[in-house]
Amino acid sequence: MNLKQLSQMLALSQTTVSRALNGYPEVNEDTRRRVMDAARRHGYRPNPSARRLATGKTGMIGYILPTGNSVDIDPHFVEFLSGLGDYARGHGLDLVLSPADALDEETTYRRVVANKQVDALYVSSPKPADKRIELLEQLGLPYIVHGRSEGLAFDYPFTDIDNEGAFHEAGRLLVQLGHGRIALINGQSSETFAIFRERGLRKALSASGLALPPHMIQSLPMTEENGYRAARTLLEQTPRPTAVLCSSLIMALGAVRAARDLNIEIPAELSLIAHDDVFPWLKPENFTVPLATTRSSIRLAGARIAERLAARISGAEEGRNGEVWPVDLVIRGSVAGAPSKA
Amino acid sequence: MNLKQLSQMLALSQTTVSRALNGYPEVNEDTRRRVMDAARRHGYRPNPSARRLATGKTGMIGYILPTGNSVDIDPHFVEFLSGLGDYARGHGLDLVLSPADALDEETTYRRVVANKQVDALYVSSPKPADKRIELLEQLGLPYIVHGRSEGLAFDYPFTDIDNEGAFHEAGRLLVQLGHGRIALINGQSSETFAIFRERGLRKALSASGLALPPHMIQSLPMTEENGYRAARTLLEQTPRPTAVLCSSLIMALGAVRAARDLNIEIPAELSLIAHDDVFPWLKPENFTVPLATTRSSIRLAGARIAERLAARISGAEEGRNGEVWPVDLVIRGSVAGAPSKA
DNA sequence: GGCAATAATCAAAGCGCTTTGGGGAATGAC
DNA sequence: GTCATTCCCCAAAGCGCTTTGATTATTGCC
Repeated sequence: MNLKQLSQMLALSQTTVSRALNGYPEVNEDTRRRVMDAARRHGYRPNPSARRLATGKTGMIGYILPTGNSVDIDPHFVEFLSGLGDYARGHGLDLVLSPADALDEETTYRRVVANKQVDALYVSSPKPADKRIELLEQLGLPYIVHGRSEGLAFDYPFTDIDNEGAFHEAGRLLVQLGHGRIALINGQSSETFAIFRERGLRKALSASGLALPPHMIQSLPMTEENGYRAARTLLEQTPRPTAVLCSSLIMALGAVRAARDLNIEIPAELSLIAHDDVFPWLKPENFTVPLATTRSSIRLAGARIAERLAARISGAEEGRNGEVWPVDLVIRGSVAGAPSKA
Repeated sequence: MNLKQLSQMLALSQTTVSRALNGYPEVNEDTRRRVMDAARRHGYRPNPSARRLATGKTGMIGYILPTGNSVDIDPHFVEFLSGLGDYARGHGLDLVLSPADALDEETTYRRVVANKQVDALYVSSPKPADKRIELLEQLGLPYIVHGRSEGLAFDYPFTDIDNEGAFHEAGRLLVQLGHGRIALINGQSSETFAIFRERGLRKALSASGLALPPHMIQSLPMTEENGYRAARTLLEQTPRPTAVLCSSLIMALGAVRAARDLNIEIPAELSLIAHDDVFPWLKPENFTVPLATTRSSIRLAGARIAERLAARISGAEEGRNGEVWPVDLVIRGSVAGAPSKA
């Protein structure tokens, strides 16, 4: 059943039927009802490919997925997707993932935009002066950045969490508890979120006259194994840190394992706070020693970004406004006062 | 630059240009070269929306994503996606995720097919007599199932791993090592893979006259917390199991934690084998006691399924053939002989 | 009653491609 | 020299929608 058939059936022109269904004002309300009714009864659904060709609108939001043999998709992505998908479902949007060569995402961005394959895109894991944002700005497609970039000469729309504030708070707490040597197990320093977290911690420390020297920082891809390695590297120093901030729960798993291997007790000899993106399958309260965290649901962020994308598509949102969400600091058993200098 | 402009520029008809670019035989080779050349020079790219309307082909493969407030996307999905995306990229395919109400996926399946939104779909986490497979079969869209269903009255194309064989092997090993009480921490029993694993273990045990009674089985969603709970439930029995098979690495994290809480030593008092889907961010060899596993890369499965979908779209693959991949049994420090009856 | 404004409808022209059904020129067969 | 092929190429008809530009009734106003 297509528009032509439906309009013939109603003895109306395609124009009128189309307008009736799409809520245009220049159609009689009686007629509209009649049309809507017939459409429902015959299960008419406008062909999206045709509509797409005619309007250029796709009803899809896009994400450029970096791939490659040695490229790993962040497990956070799944949680983000849960939120995004949940919102998208309620608003008739689909999500298209366009795989790109991780070493040349630009080509894919250009293709997706040139082909009008989506109505809007979102960008994740932004780097400083992120080229993708520049590109999208120039190409003029609606987009939202999940996270922030730095060093761009223009503003851009983003939703981010207060990474700096989170680690500032966490660091300040540790300082207050008397910790003097606080280390950081961070994600890769090419990621803006990692830069912000380091900055937050550094500020908290310097506010009390403490430093965050390079040998107190480890920046690595966020795997359990790297968490372990980083923790060993940090904890095998003399004197070793008495507290560690960790950028992910998965790395924290490794850090805890390292502490155990080195017979360092948490929290008596080492305080540990990690950032928690809130996974359903791994919860900080269930660590052997319940893990204190800076917490922010990445799922909610996904839903929010879907919402903003939808708003931009419909024209309800414009401009280059960023929003920064506060992060909860959740104290649990893994933090304690600094050990006395035995 | 569209087809019309390009053909005018070449003083050829749209027909000929279109055919030249799409490799049809009824065009002079000289002409074809001339066309291809001009197309490249002017960066001509056929508009996919138009092509789609004309041909019905979308260049996309689809996945119906169950969503909902309390629905969690499996973290395995990300790894699967890595493989799928990597293949898809190389073959000009995009992936569209259509979010569906987890309680009514059928509507979304029907919509996606009726609207011809994708050229093929894949189905994951099949349940026994899975309705989705029936539906796709009836709707006639190319598809591949990742995993298997049981109790359908017809054959269907799938790619699965030998879950039964894997847990059969693992179980047999434990029996050979003298274990008499072997327990199972499984995924939800509504999932076919969980049924197959249980079956494999059961067969291995009954081959030696051993049983797998209900109180030796826990079937839960695969989270760390559930792994912990399941292990506690199992290990607090008297007499308790001397070996546990576990359906996921994430659950195994919880199982190890439970054993530690209960002061049960691995492998001296408890042998543990888990299934490993091969995550980059959590490796069994890095467990405090290196974890023996049944191993199969879910990423490779993703790539394979993309390959089969592409083959079905192009017509290179037909029929209802399933394929079952063998699973590696990797022995590590978490298994040992059964403890002597002290 | 005449004229302009308003409401409701329609025919037709896109959107940019693929594909059908020919058709003219060159080639080969007899 | 004629007829059937083969080779290339073209005009035009879709695909199924939206949107432009008119066109016909209807209403309001003086």
